[in-house]
Amino acid sequence: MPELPEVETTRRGLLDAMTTQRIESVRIHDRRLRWPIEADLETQLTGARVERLERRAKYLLVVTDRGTLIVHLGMSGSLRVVPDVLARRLHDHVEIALDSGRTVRFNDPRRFGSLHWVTGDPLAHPLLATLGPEPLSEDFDGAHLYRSSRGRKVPAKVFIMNAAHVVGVGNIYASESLFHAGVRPTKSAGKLTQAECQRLAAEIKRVLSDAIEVGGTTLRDYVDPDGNPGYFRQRLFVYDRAGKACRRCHTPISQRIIGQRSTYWCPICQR
DNA sequence: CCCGATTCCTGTAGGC
DNA sequence: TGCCTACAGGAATCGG
Repeated sequence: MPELPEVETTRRGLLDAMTTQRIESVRIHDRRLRWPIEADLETQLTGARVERLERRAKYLLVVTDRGTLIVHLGMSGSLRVVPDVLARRLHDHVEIALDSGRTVRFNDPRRFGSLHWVTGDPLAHPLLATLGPEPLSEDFDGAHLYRSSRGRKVPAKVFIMNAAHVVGVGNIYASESLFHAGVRPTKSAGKLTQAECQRLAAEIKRVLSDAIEVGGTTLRDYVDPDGNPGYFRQRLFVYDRAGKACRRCHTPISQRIIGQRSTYWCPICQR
């Protein structure tokens, strides 16, 4: 499931293949995504030169000399770099042929992903305009977490997964960060102490950074642009480990649905 | 404004 | 072995 580390890994994996490349042709095989692919995407993209790749939250931004392609991988989306001649695979939605002779393919079985084309400032797009701070930036810290959570009754886990407060933290990394911070996912956000907010912000940064370093988490089908899995799964302490011994205290890991999502925690290490 | 629930979709795991 | 159901989840959107 692409969260921030997987999107960042995808961005880094595409840098060499896409930067300075001219887009020779665009083939759209299936417009059905979270939102249908806009009718003029093919026309807009063809002939554009890629200047750089950026990331905002879980959005990948392909900045060209004509405009920006905004890519969201949803939960099953991937971008792969393949030789031009390689046969198309099931759920390949878009192929972008570069003048290097290689092709970037957007594949998304569950169609929760999206593609948008914008001219001008991509951050002004409605999907990006209201996003909260980047977790790895200085704008996000314990003080921010403490301030923004005052008066909030939602569980801490739901709070840190809300992109209005901090972006990029999905279901896996939310559970992991809360474990390392020693905070119960059910604890009301408004009741987090300053010390807890400090620890939580620090652990969110550390967990996301560590995950990026090893290429993200592959649970089922996530792969980077070269087809390689991420190795953070081996470093998960609670996610997907219900009933298994806590890696720190050996107590069985608990699981419950919180905020409509499976949530994992250690009943001892997390108060 | 805040918050909980619903919705989109397909592949896979588990039960019988 | 094969069928059926439940479940997974990012985030927009809706209803209270």
